[in-house]
Amino acid sequence: MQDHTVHVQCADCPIRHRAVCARCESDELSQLEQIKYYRSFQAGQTVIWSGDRMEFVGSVVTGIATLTHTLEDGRRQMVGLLLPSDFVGRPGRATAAYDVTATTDMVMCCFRKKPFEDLMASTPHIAQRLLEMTLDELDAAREWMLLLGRKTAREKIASMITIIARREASLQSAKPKGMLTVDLPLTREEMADYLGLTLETVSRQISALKKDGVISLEGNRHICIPDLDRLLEEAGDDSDGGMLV
Amino acid sequence: MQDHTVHVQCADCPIRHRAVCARCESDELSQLEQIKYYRSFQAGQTVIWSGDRMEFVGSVVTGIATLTHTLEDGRRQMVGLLLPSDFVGRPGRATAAYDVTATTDMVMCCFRKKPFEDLMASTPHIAQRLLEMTLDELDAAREWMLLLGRKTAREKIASMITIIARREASLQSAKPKGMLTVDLPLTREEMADYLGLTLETVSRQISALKKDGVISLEGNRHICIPDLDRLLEEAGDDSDGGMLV
DNA sequence: GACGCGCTTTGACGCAGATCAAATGACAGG
DNA sequence: CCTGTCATTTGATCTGCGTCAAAGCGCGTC
Repeated sequence: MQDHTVHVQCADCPIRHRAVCARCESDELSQLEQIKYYRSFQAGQTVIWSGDRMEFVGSVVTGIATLTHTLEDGRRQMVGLLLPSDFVGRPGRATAAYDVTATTDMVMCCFRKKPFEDLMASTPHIAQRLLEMTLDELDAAREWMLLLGRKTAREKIASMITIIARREASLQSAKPKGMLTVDLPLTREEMADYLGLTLETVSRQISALKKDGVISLEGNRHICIPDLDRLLEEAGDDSDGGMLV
Repeated sequence: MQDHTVHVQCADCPIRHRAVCARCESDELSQLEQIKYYRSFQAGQTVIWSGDRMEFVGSVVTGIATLTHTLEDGRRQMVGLLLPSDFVGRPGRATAAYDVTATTDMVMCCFRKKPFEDLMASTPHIAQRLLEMTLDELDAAREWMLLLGRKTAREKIASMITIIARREASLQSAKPKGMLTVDLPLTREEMADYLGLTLETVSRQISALKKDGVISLEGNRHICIPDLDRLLEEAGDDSDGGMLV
């Protein structure tokens, strides 16, 4: 399979995003154009509840959404963080398997499911592109399993910061000037649900990393990284530095 | 996309398995036949080390294999359990991302990667079938994230038993007669790596479930389940009973 | 400026599960 | 039958993180 991970300007989407219609000069794109539409969500709004009928698939254009599992007794685990260009929904499944929630104001580019599936059946590139994206997500999920199962609270925090930094960087075409900074798009509680911790532990570990000079804070959500290698060390990953998404 | 999850007799593979060549009457199959070959592994043997070049993709025919991440300091997390019919490898990637190890004697049905990728590029059904299988794996990985992040040791053990029971059941065409039994194909240490626990905790929780009458043991590896609902309750899942793989 | 509200930090304490250590079984080989 | 090896169980103790509780802080509204 060829690499279609090119960032394309998908018609009038406000930003460049890695869309399912990567072969933008081909016929598929015009067909996708015909069945697509946009939806906006406010911060905190639920896009779909687990178990609901899924009438569409789509991708995030701007803003951030999360996928979460919730147990009856209220324990929550975030199982996915959707940044711009990420795909939502599953062709071939009728109902949603997780809650999807906008954590910031968000715009999605949607396709009604049935026509999308029809189009997918007739145009090979779309399935191939989706396969590629799904395999990336699977890798990310497996890396996250290592974090959840084996890392300490401090390592979890450090890992989260590097992963979000990497993903934010990959969305920006321009190289950042000056010190590396990261915007955490999540509350402490959401980070806790992401990392399998409590919000108190998240807060304590962030404070500890700050005290030890690994990071510094500007306000509550903005993090500065004076020494990336130091942070990577704290994350406890093995050598590669994490080439995965 | 149509559902190709039919179990097919893939040529001379010794068992029925859900293969990439689900449309067995079509032309693809004969092409797949031409590039396929078999490999056998002994229990404990490593199939691929993380970072190695991947020369093939394939699927498990008999036996069981595991995918694991290992940190420098020796902490290990299993990120996948491969039962017969499960696919191994990633089209479009040169090197393995995890260690793949046979935990029992195992036979794999392999395809050299390059010809497989070529075939995939020219025959849409294969990519569509792989997409379906990958989405199932992604769902399973996300369910596992909930387990790793939020479940107690006892719930983890109960969940593991139900998940392995379900997967073993799906491989058998015949309905089991009499009491539900499960073969655990893993040592206590492997279970611990799967569940993000230590082997001592695994042993203690299995003993506790036995003492409480939730399960009973025949030898070390064989588990009897007198009351499946009771076990499901202990697993702490929400209602659905887990339709996912 | 005072108030309320949501988010975050910090402190004190308890416990689930990790760690360290030893005993028990299950087998295969001599 | 003895012995070494490896998997498993069980016990004793320690500790990282969860739990409960109380401030602190930013921010919009009255």
